[in-house]
Parts: sequence; C-alpha cells; structure tokens
Amino acid sequence: MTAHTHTEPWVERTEATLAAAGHRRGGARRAVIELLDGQECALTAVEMEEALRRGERSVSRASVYRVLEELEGLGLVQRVETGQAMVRYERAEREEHHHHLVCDGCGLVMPFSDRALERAISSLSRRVPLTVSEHEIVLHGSCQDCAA
Amino acid sequence: MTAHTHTEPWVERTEATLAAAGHRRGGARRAVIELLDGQECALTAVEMEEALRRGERSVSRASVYRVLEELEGLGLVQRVETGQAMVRYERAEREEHHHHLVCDGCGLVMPFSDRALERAISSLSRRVPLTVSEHEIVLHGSCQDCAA
DNA sequence: ATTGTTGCAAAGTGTTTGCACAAAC
DNA sequence: GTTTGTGCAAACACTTTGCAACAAT
Repeated sequence: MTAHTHTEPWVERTEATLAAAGHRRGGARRAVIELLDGQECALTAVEMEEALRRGERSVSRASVYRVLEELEGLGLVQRVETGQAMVRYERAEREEHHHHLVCDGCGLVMPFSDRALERAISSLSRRVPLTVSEHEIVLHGSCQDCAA
Repeated sequence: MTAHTHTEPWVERTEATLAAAGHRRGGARRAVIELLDGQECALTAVEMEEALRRGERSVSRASVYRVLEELEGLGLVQRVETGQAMVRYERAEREEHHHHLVCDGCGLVMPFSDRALERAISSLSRRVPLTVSEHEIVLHGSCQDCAA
C-alpha cells in the first residue's frame, strides 16, 4: 500500500518512536501516518483530511493537526513552507533529503534534490552564527504548463 | 533617515514603479515604504504597524497589508517564510541578495548571504522543470544565546 | 480502571474585505 | 469632481483548544 519506492521503513520508525514516547495506537493517527507514507511530496492538512475521507478511514481535521504537530515534534514529519496559503507537511527522511519547486501560477509543488546544493549548505552551515539543525529551500517560478 | 548603507535607491525605484503603475501618493503607503527602506531584515505586518504607531505616522493594519500586497505584486517587496506564525516582508533588492537564519528557540531572524550557495542555486535552476524566478532559503537552528 | 486518543464545536489568530470618508490628482 | 487611498470593523480561513465520549493498555 506504500506507493513510494524507497526502502526505509519510515512507518516502522515512526511507530517505534511513538511507542518509545509512551503513545498508544489510535486509528486516526495510524491513518495519517499511512497516508503520509504513501506520498511523494508534501500535503496540507486539508488535503490530508480530504484524502482520508475519500479513503477507508475518515479523520477529523483537528486530529490531523494534532497528529502532525506530534510527529513534527518527534522529528518524523517536516513542515514545508511554500509561500502558499497553507503549510504543508511530509515525512522526514534521513537519506533522500529533498526540497521543493513551486509553480506560482497553478500551485503545483514538486520535489527535487541536488548534491552540490547540499554540499554548499552544509559547508555554509559551519560558518554561520547559528547551530543549524535544518534547512529549507524553495524555488519559485512557472511550470511548463504555466510557462509565464 | 535610511539606516541601511547600500547605495541603491530602493525608495526611488519603488516610487517610480508605483507611479508608472498609475498609483497616487498616499501617506500610509509612503510610511510603510520608508519603514521598509530603513530595515536590514524582514518584518511582520504587525511589527510594522507597531513601529509605525511609535513613529511619526500611524498606519492601520489593513493598510499595511494592502501596501505589502501591492508592493509584492510589483516585485518591490519579498515575502519571507520563516516557519514562524507570521509571514515576514522585506525590500526586494537586485544586488545584495540575502537569505535567512531563524533561531527556533527565541525566534530571532538574521540575514546571511553566500556566493557558493547562489552559484549552486543558479546552476541548479537551469536543470529543473520550472522557469525559476525566485528562491528562498531558510536555515533553522539555535542561536548562540539559545545554544540548545 | 486508567490514561491516551478522537470528534465535534467553539475559540483563536493572522489576514482580507466592505464600506464610508479623506486625500490626491 | 473623479478616482484612488485609508481606517475601521466585520468577515474569513486556517489552526488550536475544551470537553465529553471512546478505545487501548
């Protein structure tokens, strides 16, 4: 049921981390976790609620937000700011780190990754007056369809 | 009255662009423009309203938002997403391009710039399925005081 | 039985909008 | 005098929270 192809058991890491943090296993959280696991890129809370309602297990929006907040706090989910109205969320992977392209015309969000960019970031991170824990990069522009 | 040291007449470019777009000259917009011109880094709309109220010319929050929206649409102001509650805005410069460090502990926002990073970005921008017009980079972590 | 989890509805909060009046041209 | 700009208050939209019911341990 997991649509992505990478081999890391993110769901298992997530379940284990939650258990270690003393959480029980609820259906709503489980549904959100499985949905996130099947996504290739970031979703908004509203998109998740809709996808879940269309799917097997409806989850209230409040629960979606609560689960996301919890998972973000545990470092299992990553917040993505695309400059659009709503915040997006996606699995936090250790390998397979990616960033985002945003089409300002139609709102399309796509992942990308680039090793040279990561090297520049990590070199830079050492020279900056901040202990860097994360970084986020968003490229804005027009996708091929919008071609503005 | 402009606190920053660069030599580009951003205020003049802004006034000219607004005039060319058929705008009249209002006091509220003028005050916001001058405030932005004096800032080294991005502010939120609320911070701007407060600064203006303490200053010579109070401006309603609605006008702050309206002016920012207008200026952003004309490419004179740039939106900065720091992952904090509120969006920030700052002058859009052509040279002196910078990005942001955000302390997740205390909320401090600092500018930084790095030529190697910019090179990586522009090289990357050519190889991506998007006509890139802008990019935004935010490094998160702990500042020296928060030292988490 | 205890305690974490969930849904619903209500409350919050940053942002936008409607409208009347003031200001610029 | 006409049209744009502005302030105020109300409306909005996304997110969070209180609370009672529910489910996992």
